[in-house]
Amino acid sequence: MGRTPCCDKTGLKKGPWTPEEDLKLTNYVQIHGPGNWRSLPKKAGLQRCGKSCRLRWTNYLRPDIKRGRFSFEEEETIIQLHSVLGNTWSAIAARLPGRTDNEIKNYWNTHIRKRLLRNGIDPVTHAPRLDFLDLSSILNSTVCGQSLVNVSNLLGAQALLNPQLVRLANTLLSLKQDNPEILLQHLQQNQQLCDKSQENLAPPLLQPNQQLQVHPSACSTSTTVPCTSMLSQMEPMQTSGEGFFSCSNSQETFFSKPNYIQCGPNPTVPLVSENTNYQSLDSLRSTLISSPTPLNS
DNA sequence: AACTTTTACAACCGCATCATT
DNA sequence: AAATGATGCGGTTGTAAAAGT
Repeated sequence: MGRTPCCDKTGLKKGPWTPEEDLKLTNYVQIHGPGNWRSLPKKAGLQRCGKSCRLRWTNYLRPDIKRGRFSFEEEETIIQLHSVLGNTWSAIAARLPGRTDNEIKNYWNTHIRKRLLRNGIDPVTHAPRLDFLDLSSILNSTVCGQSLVNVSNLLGAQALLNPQLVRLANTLLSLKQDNPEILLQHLQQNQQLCDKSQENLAPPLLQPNQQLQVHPSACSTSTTVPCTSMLSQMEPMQTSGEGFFSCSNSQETFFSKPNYIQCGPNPTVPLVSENTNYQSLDSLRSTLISSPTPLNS
């Protein structure tokens, strides 16, 4: 049987739109509205596929489109929404007024994705990459086999939960590459941090896909954000407001995700409780998808 | 200045889903 | 219920501009 093509492509123009074509499309849509894209090109006097017209209108010509660079807040929002919604760009775009799914998708692929990878974050899972954190062999070889610190402890389970340790790991990696002597000094200085982390040892690591439950009362003075948000602060850019997944004192549902980091007064102690109500990630995801209310409305 | 490589983004393509007949 | 058409979505490609050599 097969589907009929969306339009007869013979004689139709492809490629970049000219200002004249934009004008024709804009004029037509402003007068008649954007309905029936298949018949629109003929009526508007365009040698284009209806699909191409729709895309041009929704991604470029629509009057409510915000142009220009993404703000830091928008970028953080995209990262946080992506950690929940994945590559559902339209759902993400629905929460960023003036931005299109195509624009967000492009920005993700060209900017955000690369930045996350640079910071050792897997852009798909939003979790720290194991190859980034497993620096044990690298560092041990760098300090000529000396066992100044137990690097395995430093980069083990706590590293996933302790922002200080992740930051330290990042610094050490840079020093290892640029100045091994200072690295040695740095390792000695941070011995205390490693020891302290041992004392504040976190509960057993969450297994992949395991639910993490966050106690509301514990959130009164802190914020739960994806680790990607925290890591992005390593970049020489200004940080801004609180994360999207802020906790509050109310009895709202709370949720988190494996490998998320607790940023609070005592970041080495995760806020995990066993008897708290929580919302599964899937449930949250479906809620977000079904209610496209802009975040900043 | 010329050439090559990288980056950014607009546009295209095929598939999925929804609506209509 | 099935067939067909219209639209939406995400992945991918093409290409102009910028950066590097």
